[in-house]
Formats: sequence, structure tokens, C-alpha cells
Amino acid sequence: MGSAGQRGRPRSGEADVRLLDAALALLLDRGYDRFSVDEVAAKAGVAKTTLYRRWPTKDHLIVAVVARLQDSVPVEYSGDVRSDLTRYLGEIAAGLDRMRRAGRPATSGETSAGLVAEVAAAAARHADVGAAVQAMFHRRNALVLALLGQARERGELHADVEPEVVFDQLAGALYYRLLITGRPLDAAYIDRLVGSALRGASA
Amino acid sequence: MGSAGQRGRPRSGEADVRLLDAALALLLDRGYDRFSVDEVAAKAGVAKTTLYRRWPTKDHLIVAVVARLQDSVPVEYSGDVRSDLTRYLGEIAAGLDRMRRAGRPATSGETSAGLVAEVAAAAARHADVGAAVQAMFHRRNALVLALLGQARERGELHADVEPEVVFDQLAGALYYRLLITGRPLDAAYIDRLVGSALRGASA
Amino acid sequence: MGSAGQRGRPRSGEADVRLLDAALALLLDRGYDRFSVDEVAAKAGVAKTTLYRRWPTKDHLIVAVVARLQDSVPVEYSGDVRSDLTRYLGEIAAGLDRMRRAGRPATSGETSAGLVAEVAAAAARHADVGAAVQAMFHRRNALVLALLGQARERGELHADVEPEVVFDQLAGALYYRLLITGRPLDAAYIDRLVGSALRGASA
Amino acid sequence: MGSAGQRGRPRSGEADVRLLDAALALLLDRGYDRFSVDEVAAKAGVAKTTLYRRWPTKDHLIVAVVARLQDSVPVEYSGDVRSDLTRYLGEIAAGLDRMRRAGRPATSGETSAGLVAEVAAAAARHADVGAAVQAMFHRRNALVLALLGQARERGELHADVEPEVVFDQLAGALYYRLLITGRPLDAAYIDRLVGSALRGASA
DNA sequence: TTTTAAGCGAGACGGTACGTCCGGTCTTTTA
DNA sequence: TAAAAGACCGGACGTACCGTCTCGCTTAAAA
Repeated sequence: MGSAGQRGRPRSGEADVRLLDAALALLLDRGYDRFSVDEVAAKAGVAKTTLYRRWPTKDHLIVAVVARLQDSVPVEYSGDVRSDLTRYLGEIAAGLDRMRRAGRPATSGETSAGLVAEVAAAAARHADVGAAVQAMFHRRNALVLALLGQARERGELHADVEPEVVFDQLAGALYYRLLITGRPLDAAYIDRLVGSALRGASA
Repeated sequence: MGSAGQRGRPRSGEADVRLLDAALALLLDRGYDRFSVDEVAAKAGVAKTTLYRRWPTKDHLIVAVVARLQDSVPVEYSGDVRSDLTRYLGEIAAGLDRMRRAGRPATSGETSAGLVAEVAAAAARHADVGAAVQAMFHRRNALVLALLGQARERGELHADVEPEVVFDQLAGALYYRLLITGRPLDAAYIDRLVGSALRGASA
Repeated sequence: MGSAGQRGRPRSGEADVRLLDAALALLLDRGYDRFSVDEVAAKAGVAKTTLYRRWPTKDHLIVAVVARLQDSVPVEYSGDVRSDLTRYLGEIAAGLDRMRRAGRPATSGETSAGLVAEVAAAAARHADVGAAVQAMFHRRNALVLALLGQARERGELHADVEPEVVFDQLAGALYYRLLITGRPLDAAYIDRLVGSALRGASA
Repeated sequence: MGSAGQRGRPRSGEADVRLLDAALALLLDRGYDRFSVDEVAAKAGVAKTTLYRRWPTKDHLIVAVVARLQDSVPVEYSGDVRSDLTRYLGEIAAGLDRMRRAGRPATSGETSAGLVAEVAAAAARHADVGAAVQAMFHRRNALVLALLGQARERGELHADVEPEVVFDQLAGALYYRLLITGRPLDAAYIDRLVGSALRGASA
């Protein structure tokens, strides 16, 4: 009753795991280019067809991998906007940092935004990948938008503060640094950033 | 005098122009992927060797093209920070918009950041391309940083405002929207953005 | 006694028919390549497993189909060797013609021997298919060999005529034309052929 | 003078040789199926593109290889039709024998016509391959047709003998045996065959 | 009536090869 | 020298198709 009834052989859950694991490993020590689908399949011990049944494109696969990388951001509220924002931006920066290292020799101090940029590019190439990427970021950001909204309602922020805009300014600055300027995303910068954003916002 | 003495056939200045033109045209109606070096050479009526003598890589070529797209931003100061910023961000948004359309059917209202992202990715792939990209943006931004600095000195902005951070917040928000969120960069948004940035900054 | 006794669900006779029909239809309008087992099953509305339970290989299936195509050659003796041979070779030629058209647009006057050759190739790939093919041809040819033998005994042919060799020459010429030369197998040719074969053979 | 003038880098003659050699070797010890284009290229130490520039298809390549296998049939006339025919058919049979062994373990006494059939099938799949195959056989057979024609003119054969038909009967018998019947092509059979063909033909 | 053996539908899976694409380099002839 | 032309190397991509496997379900004979 209710259940649709199983048709055909079910997809192998193990294949998913092995593929994503292999892909992640490969992505991290190769980077986007030099990442090859054939190699993922081989490393996972899975047929290429099985991979392509799940992700129709290298881009799709990589985005799935990245999503898994990013999807573990437990946030807790302390009630203090400044420290909450600082902590959250720190998490984002750390996440970007994990991606930043993909494909670069660990020793190289290079600030490479390659993977992030590639993901954005992939998002632009395929509409569905774009949707997935936006959803991924939306999930990540929803908490912070809520946090800003609550702070405003509590009177901790001016009434005319627009959470969305403020958030764009904060996150945007990080991405801009990473992708364009190439300057570091350290704690000091994050402090300055939060400070600047809250200067006019706090009541 | 002093000149090394020209040996052999001189480089054809015309080739440069034809190549860049062809590349631009192709880039605009194909986007980064589906843009092929062979095709550029063919369209320019120039040998591939000639192209590679000038730009050692597809990435290099494309960045050169993009630089030409972006490098015409004459800015004039009106003396009023708010309007100056608004105007300048408008210019940036317009430039991004030109790139945004690359390779997308004109009709599609899609907000595609493909080219921008690809350029960032290219910057991450080759150190020299990265330097060129940063220089390009640095040239664009220097004026605004100067503007903010002067406004601070004139007392129009608080003494503890950090121009660099404020600029990151402004430009970053635009790029974040474009690359990640995919939401529009219209005049209304720019107004809200400048408003938010100046709320706490103006004296 | 001896009989195993029927266990389990019996095979569906309908499936056989539907599969062979679908396969034949597909074979005729696609040819050997571009004939896909999946498509046969789909078209027959039958599971692939069901198909493979009957024919372990695409080759086996196709040979089964071809056998059905060829197995309807009722021959009657008139008593006159020349006319009997002519008639029989005409039947063979017609049968080959049916196969000849497989996968070719009806309009194309092309003399394509594709299917015949593919069957021969399949026969070479699998011993059992080879046996089946030989048996099929043996059935077809037995009658003619008998005919030649009787004519010899009746004195209509020289005593030293070897039916087997003569038959090879007749049938062989047809196949050689079809497979190698690509020239037409019309009635005129068959007459010349029989004439040539009987020149020295008839007493 | 008249020459078109060489443009661009000329094709590497060495590549041709290495590819054909590699392909032949592979074909002989694998047979048509299990013959892989990638492997040929690898074995020849040549890029796959280079191969595909010459032969657009596995079929084309294989036919080229087979043509080389068959194209060395120097025939000399002795003036005696019977012995000339016997010798020539012997050559054909030997050539077929070389192909017959392709892909079969040397030990196996199997009479496999695989490669011949595959070539015929390939000829049916692509019009241009078909033309090449016919040309190949035409070259081989022209000599014998001429021989038969001369013998007729010399009065060695009846005036109403049609060389073309006789030849079809002879060659056809060989191919029919090989492809369909699977019986051996030994010297004894060839003698019987020539005898049968000449019975009525010789004046 | 319950068990057991097998067939069936659906579709995922492993494996292999194909032919294509494209980036970048090399080898010619000609200017 | 540079330029034009085009072959070359290398490597990945995504597709196609074969034949096997794994489910859940159905059919009939056997216990």
C-alpha cells in the first residue's frame, strides 16, 4: 500500500559512495583539469556507464563532489551578531580554503581559486548544474540571513538594514578576494570585514 | 641606432588585430567552451602558428580579449562620493553584463557568469595569467580606491573607514551576485548596495 | 521414464514469436549493424533476459531469424535437369535478394550482400552458429544434389559428373557475384550459368 | 611545372607503414572482433588522429590491410589452360588460407572464413569500402579472365565459352566452400573443380 | 495448500571500443 | 625570420551496445 513497488534492479548505493570518494580524492590531488572521468571510474572499480548514469557530465560529477565538501556547516547562534558573523565567515573561508588547495602541491603557498571558479563556470555551462550550485549556496546562507533578520527584529541592528544586501557584502568580499584579488582570507581580514559591515548597521 | 637590427620577416601587426577581433567575435557567440583556437585562426585567416607565437595558450588569448573588453572605463569625479560610487559600480555591472552574454542566445534572460568564472579559472591555472588579471582589475579599481581615500581625507567619510575593505564589499557583492546567486545587477540593487555601504561610513 | 518432468513456469511461446518478428522487422530495415538487441526486446515488449534465455548471443538470434527467412523453399521436380536447376537457382537468388535489401533504403539499387556476409562471419565466430548455418544450407541443397544424382543415373548427365562439385560451381557463382563482385543476379545470368555448367555435363 | 606545390607538413609515410604493419599483426592474431583501433595506434606508436586521418573507420583500415595481404599475386602463363587455372586457383586458396587463420589459435584445425566474411560485410556497410574491395578483386581476376579469353581465341576453348561465367564458377566454388560449406580447399578439390569446369569447355 | 522451481519484466551493471574534439607542437614551402 | 598550411601527438570525452546480474512478481507442478 502506497509504496510504488520496486522496478528493475536498484541502483547500487555502494557505487555512489565509491565514485564520490574516488572523485573527491582525485579532485583534491589533481585539480579540475587533469581530473579525468575514466580515472574516477577506474579508481572506484566501477564501470564508466554506471558513473554516467548518475552524472551525465564531468561538470555534474564535480559539483556533486563539491557539494559534499561544503554541506557540513553546523551553525549555532550565540546571540551576538558580531561573533556569529565572524564565526560563520570563518567557516566559509575555511571551506573555500579546502577547495583552494585542490590540485596544488601542499607545499605551495599559492592562493588558488581554481576549483571555485571552475564550479562557477560549470554552473554557467549547464542550467541544471547552475540550479544545484545555487541551491547549495542557498542552503548554506539561509541560516545567516535568518540570523541577521532576527538581530534586526531584536533591535540589535537598524531597522533599515537589509539582511540580503549585508550578506552579499560579506560573502562577496570573501569571494572577490579569493577569485579576483587573490589576497588572503585570514582572521584579521574577516574581523575588519565584519567591523566595516556592522559599523553603520548596529543600533 | 642601438636598435638590434631587424632580422627576417617582421611580425604582421594586422595579424594581431584580426586575431583579437576574430577571438572576440567567437567568444561572444560561443562562450569559453565551444571556443576553439583552430576556429579563431581560421576565421582570422591566419595560421595557428602565428597565433601561438603571440599567446602561448588559449587562456592567454582569452584574457587578452577580455582585457580589451574591460579597459575602457573613463571615470570622472563629481566630488560626491555616493554618486561617484553609484556611477562606477554601474560601469562595472555594465562590463560584466557584456561578458555575461557571451555564448548565450540573446533572447535568454539567463544571468550567466560563464566568462567571468572562466577567466578566474584561467587565472588560477597559469601564474602569469593570474598576474595579468589582477593587474587588469587593479587598474580598474585604483581610481575608486583613490576616490574613497580622498573622501575620507576631506572628512566626507569616517576616519576609520578602510577604503580597501569597503571596496571589496561593493565590488564583491556584485561578483557574488553574478557568479553565485545569479540574481540581477540592476540599478535598484546598486543603489541599495551603495546605501548600505555608506550608512555607517559617511560622517 | 526418463522425462524430467516440467518444473517451474513454462516458457512463453508468445515471447518467441514476438521476438522473432521484432527481430526480423528490425533486421530488414536496419541491417546487421544498427540492429540492437535492446531494441528488439523493447519492440517485442519483452525483457532482455527472456531473449537471452533463448538465444545466447546477437549472432544466434540473427541466424535464427535468417533461417526462418530461408526455410520455405518447396521444390518440385519436372524431370528436366536444365529447367529444374534454373528454377532452383532462381529461388536461391530470390532468397538472397530478400536478405540483400536488409538495411538499405528501398530506392537504392545497391546490391548489398551485407546480411549474407554477416551471417557467414557469425558462423565463423561461434562454432554452434556455424553448425546451424551449415545445416540450414545443407537442407536447402540436399534436394538439388539428389536431383543431379538422379539425372546422372538416368543417363541425362555424364557418368563422371560429380554432383557436389557442379553444385558448388552453381551456387558458388551466385554467392561470389553477390558478395564479391556485386553484379546482379538476374534471370539472364542464371541461364548463362546453367548453360555453362551443363555444357560438358549433359550426355 | 604543373605540380600543385606542397602546402603544409606532408603526411608521414612512416606512419602509414607502421600503422599497416601493426594492424596486420593485430589482425592476424586477434581476428576482426577483438581487433581494436586504439591498440593499433598504440602498437604503431602513432596518435589515433593520425590513423583516423587515413582511414575513417575500422573497416577502412582493415580492408587496406587485407588488400596488402592479397596484392602480391604474380601470375605467369604456361600456355596450358588447365595447369594455369589450377595454379592460379591454388594461389587464391592459399591467400584465403592466410586470412582464414586470422584470430584462430594456430593449433586449431578450424576452417574459419571469418575475415573474408567480415571484409565482405564491411564492403556492404560502406559504399567506398565496397568499391575498394571490388577493385582489389578485379585486379586479381583480370589476369585470369584474359587468360581464358586468349585460350578461347587460340581455339583451346569452345567459341561460346564465356570467360566471365567460367571464372565465377571457379572462384565462386572456392568462396562458397570456404564461407558456407566450410569444407577444405585442398589441391584434390581444386583439380576436380578445374576438371569439371573444363569438361565441356575445352574444344 | 504450501513449497519450490523456473520464467518474466525492468533496469542497473561491467566492460570494451568507437569515433570525435581540441590543445599545442612540428615540419614543410613560400614570402 | 615570420607566415601559411596542415599533419602530428596526446589525452579525454561521452556514446553505444553487448551480455550479465539483481530485484520483485507470476505461473505451474510437486509435496
